[in-house]
Amino acid sequence: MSEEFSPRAQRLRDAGHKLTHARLTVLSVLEESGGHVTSAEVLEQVNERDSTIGRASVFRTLDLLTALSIIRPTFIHTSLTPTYVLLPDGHHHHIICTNCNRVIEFEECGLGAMAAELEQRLHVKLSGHLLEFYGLCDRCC
Amino acid sequence: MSEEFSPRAQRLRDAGHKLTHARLTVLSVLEESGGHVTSAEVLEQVNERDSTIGRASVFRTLDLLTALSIIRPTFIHTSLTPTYVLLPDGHHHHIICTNCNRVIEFEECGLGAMAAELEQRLHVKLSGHLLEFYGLCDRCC
DNA sequence: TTAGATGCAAATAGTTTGCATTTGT
DNA sequence: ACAAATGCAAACTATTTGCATCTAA
Repeated sequence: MSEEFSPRAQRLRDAGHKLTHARLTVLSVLEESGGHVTSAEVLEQVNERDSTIGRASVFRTLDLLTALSIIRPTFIHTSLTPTYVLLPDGHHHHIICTNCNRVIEFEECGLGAMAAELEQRLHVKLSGHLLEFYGLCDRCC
Repeated sequence: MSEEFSPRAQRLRDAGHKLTHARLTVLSVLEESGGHVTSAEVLEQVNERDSTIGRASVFRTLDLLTALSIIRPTFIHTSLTPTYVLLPDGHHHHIICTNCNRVIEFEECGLGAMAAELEQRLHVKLSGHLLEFYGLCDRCC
């Protein structure tokens, strides 16, 4: 019988990768994190759930998920480490406060039409996007 | 008499920072690079122009320019290093080919209206944005 | 069964720091 | 004049790699 796997896990398998314990653990950490996580945070959470999972596998999984466009590394303010965001439907949008670094998520971006226009005009095939606005949040205005 | 400095250099000074040789060199490398450069590329170019400028100053300048929103670290495929883009008019848009990593720039994004709507609805004050599309370029389709 | 994935530890980047010295204003 | 910024080199931290072993399909 087919087991219960998250849709993202299915995508992993559909792409021809094995659903290993290490990968499923990293994925569930990301899914339960609800937002922007650094590799250090992922490492810590993974280690908390199963300390036998090695660092290298976590990084390999992050790279794999990135290659499959399941997550996307993003830079928020500090250098040295990207934060990873899940790309729920192949896209992601947020506002980053340039003063306090708070991240404000928002829904719909109306970029579908723009994507369609670009695909036609530039002969490309788009599969996802990231939209970041920078400015001051309500608390910092 | 006031010397000739680029508008971005002015912004640096206006923010209370000294216009040192190291900073001006990094800035002009970025301005002449016309796009996405990694720290390694900046280091190399800077070293080519003046090998007495130290690595540390280059990194310190990249951090400073980022803090002032003059450049923005962005992620293009590889881990370990962000690429820096100038934020010409407070915004930047491009398409990144997920296969060959080519970067395709495009103009107008029609986000002005969206920004206005978000400002009103979320009580924020936006000053810039970054829009990245991911997909296959014409050569890789 | 077996290609693919893993964990480990060592190697490799990439970036930052401390401090004496120099420089922009 | 003097706070701010620099260059150097050493210290750090984050990520990657090689390889023998293990495991999902």
